[in-house]
Amino acid sequence: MESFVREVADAVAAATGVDAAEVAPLIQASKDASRGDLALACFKLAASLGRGGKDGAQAVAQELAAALPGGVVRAAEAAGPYVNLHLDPAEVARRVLTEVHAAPAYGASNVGAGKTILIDFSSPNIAKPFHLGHLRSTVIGWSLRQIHRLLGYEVVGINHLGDWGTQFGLQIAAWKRWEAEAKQRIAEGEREIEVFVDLYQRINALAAEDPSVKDEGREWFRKLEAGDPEAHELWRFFVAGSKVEFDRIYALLGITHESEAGEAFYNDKMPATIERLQASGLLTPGLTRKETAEERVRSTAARLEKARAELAELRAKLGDAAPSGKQAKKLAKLEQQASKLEPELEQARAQVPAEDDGLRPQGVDLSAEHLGFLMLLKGDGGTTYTTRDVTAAYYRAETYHPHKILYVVGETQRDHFLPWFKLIEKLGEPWAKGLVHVGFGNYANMSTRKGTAVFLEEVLEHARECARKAAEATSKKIELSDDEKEEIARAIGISAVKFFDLRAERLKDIDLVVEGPDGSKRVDLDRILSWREDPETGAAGFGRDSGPYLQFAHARLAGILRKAPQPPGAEVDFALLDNAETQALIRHLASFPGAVATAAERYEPSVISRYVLDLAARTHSWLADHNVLAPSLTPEQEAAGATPEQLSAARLLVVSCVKAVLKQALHLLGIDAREKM
RNA sequence: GCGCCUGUAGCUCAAUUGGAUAGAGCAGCGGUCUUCUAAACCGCAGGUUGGGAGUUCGAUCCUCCCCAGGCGCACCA
Repeated sequence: MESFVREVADAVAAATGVDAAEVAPLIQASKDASRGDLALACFKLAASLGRGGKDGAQAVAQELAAALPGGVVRAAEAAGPYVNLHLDPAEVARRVLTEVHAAPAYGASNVGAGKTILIDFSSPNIAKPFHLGHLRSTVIGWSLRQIHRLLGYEVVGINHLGDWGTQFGLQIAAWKRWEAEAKQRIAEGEREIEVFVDLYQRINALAAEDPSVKDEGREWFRKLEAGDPEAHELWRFFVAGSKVEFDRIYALLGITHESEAGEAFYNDKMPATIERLQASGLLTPGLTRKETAEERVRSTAARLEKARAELAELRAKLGDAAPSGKQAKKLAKLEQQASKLEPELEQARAQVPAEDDGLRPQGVDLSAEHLGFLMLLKGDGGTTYTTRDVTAAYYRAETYHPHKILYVVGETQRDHFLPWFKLIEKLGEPWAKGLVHVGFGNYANMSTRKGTAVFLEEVLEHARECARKAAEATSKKIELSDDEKEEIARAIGISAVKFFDLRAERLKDIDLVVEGPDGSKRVDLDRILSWREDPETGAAGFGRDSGPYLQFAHARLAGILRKAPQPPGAEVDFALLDNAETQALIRHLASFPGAVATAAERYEPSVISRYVLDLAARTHSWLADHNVLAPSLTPEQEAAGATPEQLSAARLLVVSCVKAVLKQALHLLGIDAREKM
């Protein structure tokens, strides 16, 4: 639509003298077809002309309605302070379809030419299972990668693997402790990562009871950092075993990274960061361990005190009277708060060390910015993961000179990123403004301990199973071999899972845990798939709001193109495409580049999700009453001397263009469009 | 206590970041396969946009105060 908007903006500029660039944002696609194709709101325009108020706007609208027709604008009418513009359908069809048909990659632009964008995404932890939270980062990050590539950016996807840290000390200790058993399990064919995770969970349980186990872990990590050969070899073993697992998953999902520089990659680059920080003069000493623990006791006590005081006040106010519904709720809440804080306070007290070791961490005081104290060096001089992220950022800035660095990490980490972004700014680095935390909502109520965590494998298997069922439940008119069916079930299942993660705005939390009638809780995997199944009738299928729905639209169009007597051509009679539904479909194609640009601006793949859902819905609807290969002419078309062959050729071009855009949009979401299903 | 995120139909989400009458899907009810894939289409019903004030021609969107849910708050990453 942009070229039409530009054309209208130029016409308005010519008529009023206001700059076209100022006019363009005031023009928008009409929500309702009865109000034309484009609408121009005249409030701001009138204000720019010194004719403020509603009256001025209405007058300007009147004048423009008279002045604008011409070119692609067939008619214009004033509707209060708006001007509604009707475009010439044949001309719209000609321009849009010709452009889509000719474009090697529709929606592409050169806004990113010469700019590099780094996207830190997926980034799972070594020796930990790949769960749904990692999938979100993976899928969102990948989509952002695809979107920016289309816009001409050089994109470097980085897998910032969690392959370093004190937890590896414990991991090694666990391995040493149960080495014989672990080796045997692996020899018997159990996946290495499963053994790692099991050992890690076991040693953590042990450490909770026996503090000396933690010391054992610390000692191993110290050795690892010191370059001890045995520790190093075991670490490499864990990393390699985990990578095998991750690579398998990435292959399944069709995802790759340009760089796999994990945390360990920055080990030898840390001293330079420390030097830089110390030279900056920003570092100040923080609280000792003892002071910190005492501070926590104080604040917990204060919170408890406050809850109790409120409780007492409310009770006194009530006296013997029964509380109202609202008051009862408040009472319950306060009681719950107090009962939660009591053990917290006790725990906090128990953790205050007897003696003050006097060791003070170093960090940057950002309390003026409401960002607290940003610790960069521990009391013992060790580094924190913030120091590591800062180091990585410097390395990336110096290596790639990026326009931006996107961190696709859960929203819960916001309080980690913002402070150190601020630090980079305070260090005077010009690239600080290119640091962006692309957060996303949590999978709520999921925990490994409670048994409600979900691993990717289960989800994908369930998705494939549903895809098989759905295929059986339909009346197929297409012949598929068993191999094809199996391969399609796998692909459709994956597309369903990916699309679920991209469908809603990033920041929304996802809660898959549902409560049964008996109060028990379980994870509802069907929610991910928009899957519904009627136990009585046996009817089953994916919802209209799902990956398979999109795939099906594409497959239907592919089927028509396969059966067409000849490939679609660009030379057709565009006047035959003037009915309202076809025009709406074509205009939707025209809005694709705008959707891509918005998605990039907002780092929001869901903009594309919504676009493609809308396109698929229009496609299915259009196919229901627009026969492509054997169409019937309207009386008007017949009277104008058109032939069914001409109409078929014109519609075939529509089919071809819609299919191309569907495919492109799905590609941006990391979904591979199928030709058959 | 401090900071951040979220709140729109019974449920899951939109609303072109301040524009006209707030739209979809699911669930519910009723229709449509002798024509290109029915994993589809068409229709009906469903709303005090959490509450209140403010800013202005106009607020789901911006500001302030409440309410509810979630997350974080010092040497784990």
